[in-house]
Amino acid sequence: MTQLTKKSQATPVIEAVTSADKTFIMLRTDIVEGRLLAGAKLSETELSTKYGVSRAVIREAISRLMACHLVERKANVGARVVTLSAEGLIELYQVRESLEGMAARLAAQNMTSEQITDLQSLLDVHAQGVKDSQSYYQEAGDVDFHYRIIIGSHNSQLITLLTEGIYHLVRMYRVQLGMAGPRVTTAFAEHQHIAQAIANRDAELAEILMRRHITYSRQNIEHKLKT
Amino acid sequence: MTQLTKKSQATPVIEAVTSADKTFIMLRTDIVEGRLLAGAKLSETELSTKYGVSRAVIREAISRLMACHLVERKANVGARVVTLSAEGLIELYQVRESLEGMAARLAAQNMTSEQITDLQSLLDVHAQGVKDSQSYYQEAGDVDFHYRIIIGSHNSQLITLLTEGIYHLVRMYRVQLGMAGPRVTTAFAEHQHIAQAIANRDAELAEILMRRHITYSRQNIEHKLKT
DNA sequence: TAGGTCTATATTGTCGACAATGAACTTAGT
DNA sequence: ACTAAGTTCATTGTCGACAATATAGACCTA
Repeated sequence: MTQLTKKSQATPVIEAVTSADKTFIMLRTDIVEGRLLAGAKLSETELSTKYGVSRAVIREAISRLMACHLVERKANVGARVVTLSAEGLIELYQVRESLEGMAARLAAQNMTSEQITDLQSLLDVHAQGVKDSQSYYQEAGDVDFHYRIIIGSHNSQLITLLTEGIYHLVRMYRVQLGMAGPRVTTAFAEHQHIAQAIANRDAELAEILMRRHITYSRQNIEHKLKT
Repeated sequence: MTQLTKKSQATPVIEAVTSADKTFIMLRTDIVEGRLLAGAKLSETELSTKYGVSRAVIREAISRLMACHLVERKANVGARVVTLSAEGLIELYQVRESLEGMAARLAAQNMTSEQITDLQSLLDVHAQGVKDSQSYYQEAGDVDFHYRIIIGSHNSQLITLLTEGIYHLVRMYRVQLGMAGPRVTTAFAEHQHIAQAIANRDAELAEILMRRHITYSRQNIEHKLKT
């Protein structure tokens, strides 16, 4: 399978062997995509009948959702989908700016030439999507682009932190606060500039451009939240 | 209770209401302080007899340890204390540099004058400890200093990420790889400079100094690892 | 003897039941 | 009528038992 034909993959496939794995992924998807709204109660008995598994499995899944900071639990009271706030989203984007800026810098240093080629061909595909104004694909493509740079950092601590912690939170916030994906028109051009900096192995520029890219997204969100 | 008499507190006190809470904290302490070494198997049945609780409680505790990235679990195989590598520690310090640099910058912007006063009086106490060369206190003091700046950032996402994720990992790495606390002689002076920058509300300088401070620590560790 | 298969055993994953805690409702008193 | 204490009920926390899986060893074969 050549790299060029490899399917674009925003969320990495993690094999779910146990039923707790499957339940966790189902619940996470429901939360991230907005079928379970902010503050929604996660009743263990209710979920156990809904998914046809025991409460132990549900508790296991909820534990992992807490690890991703997607739900919060109070002792002897229960678990609820984490409650959003405009403030929290801003704070999250501040953290993203720092971490993904670092990821871009490391990616410029550590990505293999193969990974860089892949990244550029991914952008070629996205160019089509932008032209046809397929906004959903643009959304997925945005996640995918950032995901590849994170992986390209080759820093496993950073990769873990972002892919299984922060990214699901960002997606949930975006859906729940009604952000319709990234700024469609300008974001793609910014992606291209970042990719170019990485291809040139210009670590400093890659970091600056990535930070700016995320700052723009944050400002866009702040603007929308005011209205 | 005045701020000046408030006890220096490196690890925040979290009330443990359930036995899973208590077991989690005990296990975490055992791991962080090196009583459970890297790669050690966490047998559920064994731990349940040792702590006198059911396996469900142990599993709950292990789940939370996984959330802190202190243990890893393979399905149908079991949980082990996370295995260290020099590489992993370097990567962790890279992430720290980015996040704590950000924390210092935000702290310079957002700390209350009361918090700043506290920080400075904390350093006064540490000055005594350094003079008496109480290296253990220096170790705890280092953690405490960084902890206060993290809290001072007033960014809850960042606070959560660092205090209940990365910091326990850092402490575990330090103990297991035989790092005897931070560089005792120079680290204290660096703390003072950072605190001064924060007191001056000089965000940019605070970030630079903090990043440099952590870089020094990392280089010190790299040096020790070579020998 | 090396390699592979099969079985035995120990460990984890899952389940249903019971105990303990928190929240809502009822009731008594002023 | 409003407050406060007591009671009831639903939900979570904990437990021991059973099912499913992986590892280790014995056994067989070439």
